[in-house]
Amino acid sequence: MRFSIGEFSRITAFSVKTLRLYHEKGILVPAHVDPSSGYRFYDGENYHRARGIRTLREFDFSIAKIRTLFEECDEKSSDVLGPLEQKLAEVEKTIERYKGISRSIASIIETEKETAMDQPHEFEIEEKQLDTVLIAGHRMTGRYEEVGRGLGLVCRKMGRQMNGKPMTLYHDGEYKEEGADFEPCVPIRKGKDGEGISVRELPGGRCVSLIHRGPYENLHESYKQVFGYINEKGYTSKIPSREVYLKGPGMIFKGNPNNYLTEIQVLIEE
Amino acid sequence: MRFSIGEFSRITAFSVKTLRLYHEKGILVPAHVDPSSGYRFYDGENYHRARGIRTLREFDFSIAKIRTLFEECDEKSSDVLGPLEQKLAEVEKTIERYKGISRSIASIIETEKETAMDQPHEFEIEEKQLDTVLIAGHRMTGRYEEVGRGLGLVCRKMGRQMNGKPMTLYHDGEYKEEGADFEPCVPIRKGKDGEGISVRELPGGRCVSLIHRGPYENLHESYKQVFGYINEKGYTSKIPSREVYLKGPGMIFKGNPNNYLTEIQVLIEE
DNA sequence: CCTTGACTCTCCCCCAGGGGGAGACCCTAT
DNA sequence: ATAGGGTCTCCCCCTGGGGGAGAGTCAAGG
Repeated sequence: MRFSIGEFSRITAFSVKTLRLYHEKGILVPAHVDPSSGYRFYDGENYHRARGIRTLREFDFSIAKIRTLFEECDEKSSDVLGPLEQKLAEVEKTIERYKGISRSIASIIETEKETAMDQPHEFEIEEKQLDTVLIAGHRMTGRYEEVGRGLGLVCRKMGRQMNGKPMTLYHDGEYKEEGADFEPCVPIRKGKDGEGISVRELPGGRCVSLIHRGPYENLHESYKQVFGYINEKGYTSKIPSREVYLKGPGMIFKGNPNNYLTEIQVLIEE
Repeated sequence: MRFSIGEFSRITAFSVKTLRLYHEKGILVPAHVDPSSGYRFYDGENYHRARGIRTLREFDFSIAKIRTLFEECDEKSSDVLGPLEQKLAEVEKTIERYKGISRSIASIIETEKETAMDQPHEFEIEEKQLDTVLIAGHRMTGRYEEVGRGLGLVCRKMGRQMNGKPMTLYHDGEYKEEGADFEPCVPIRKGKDGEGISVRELPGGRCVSLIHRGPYENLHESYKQVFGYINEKGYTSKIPSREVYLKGPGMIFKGNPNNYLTEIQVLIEE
């Protein structure tokens, strides 16, 4: 019943480094230390202590906590239940935290996959019918670069009520460097006005649509195509026009702007 | 759109220390660093990056991983799904691990509570009827100190089949320093022989019982009382006698030996 | 113009829970 | 006596920051 540190390491499955650390920290003191050589020697009692420490470490107790636990326990009547119950509560909280993380990651993966699915390489102008949808919007005046901020605002406010891709309504009939009148918004299941958010039904109708691939700076090229088509067909466009962000910078990563997908929708008189 | 590090800290809820660390690690490089003063200045793009980093940190991504993620993502077509799915799997594994820990702690608390419940301060000799129980035992010959080891062996082998307090059967009719014949065992629900373990029914019957409080070295005092009582009553004792460990050193902590509770049971002829 | 107070800079040390390795002893077998 | 394996202490490294010292910077007020 007298083991060198190497043997004891094989017995307990603690590394020699770890055993020395535990000695230094005072939670696993060798039964005997040779005064001249400094060699550590462990005995059966050390073995039991080591098993206890392994269990407690698996329970995520810190070394310091383990020491106080053993100190309390060696001396007076042991109240080991208290710390154990406390640790149990901690562990439950940790589980809940990780469950939340799991849900968040899963939802991001899901939305990310959705956008990654349908990516044809060529897009053409098409006419289609849009349904009326309930939206929450935040109307603002300024420069187009502000769109992202407004969109973030709306999305954060609506949270899990979101029910479709975010988009922007452009209430101007023209392009404006500054003082543009636009409205970042998002389809929702339900919601209320408040804090700059307007909730209402956005009427549908017949529209001309074109999906634009690439950075937002080049959107005007696609707009040109859309309005060219409308004029050619003799249609009359309605205001507001819409940009639907099928695939944009995403929540975490900017992604490659060349892969951004934005659908331009312009409703026409019927 | 130009923030000093203090302002940016308030905006992003990262400490100044953390922001400097993220700069050094290359995951959040200020838009501008004054060359003469070394002051850091952040812009709107930095803000979005910071939000992404916060999300990823909440997902438990390491800083190094975050950097590679952003690097991959800034350059080529982003494969952010892969790492996210991998992280999701990690998180699920972590949840399972913590659930296991939770179960272990809960079971320890439960058994610990059971033993802590019924602790009268005075114990007296009593006669009672023992039922026949199925046990798994490991018969061995040697010194009494070996009991603990044998008990550990049996308990580990039977695991969740255990169905009562561990005990030892003493097959000798006398006290022996060495070469004692005893059998650490534990009641079980079911099980099979093997690896030195013998599974069988332990017959019950009328017995004389006394609960001993204190360290095992003093057990002989209680034995004296039990056999004195048996002789006084004119009973005839049967072999093996039993020691049931109601409260012993426990799985993790030794506890206070003065609180150990051991029930001595000696069956008598009827 | 100077001072003052608030900011910010770099640099160093600290934590947990070890890992890796250098250089020096120690122990036993041949 | 020597070789090889074990062991010792001491120091630096990792992650994700926190705390603080000492020096430099900035803007506002007197």
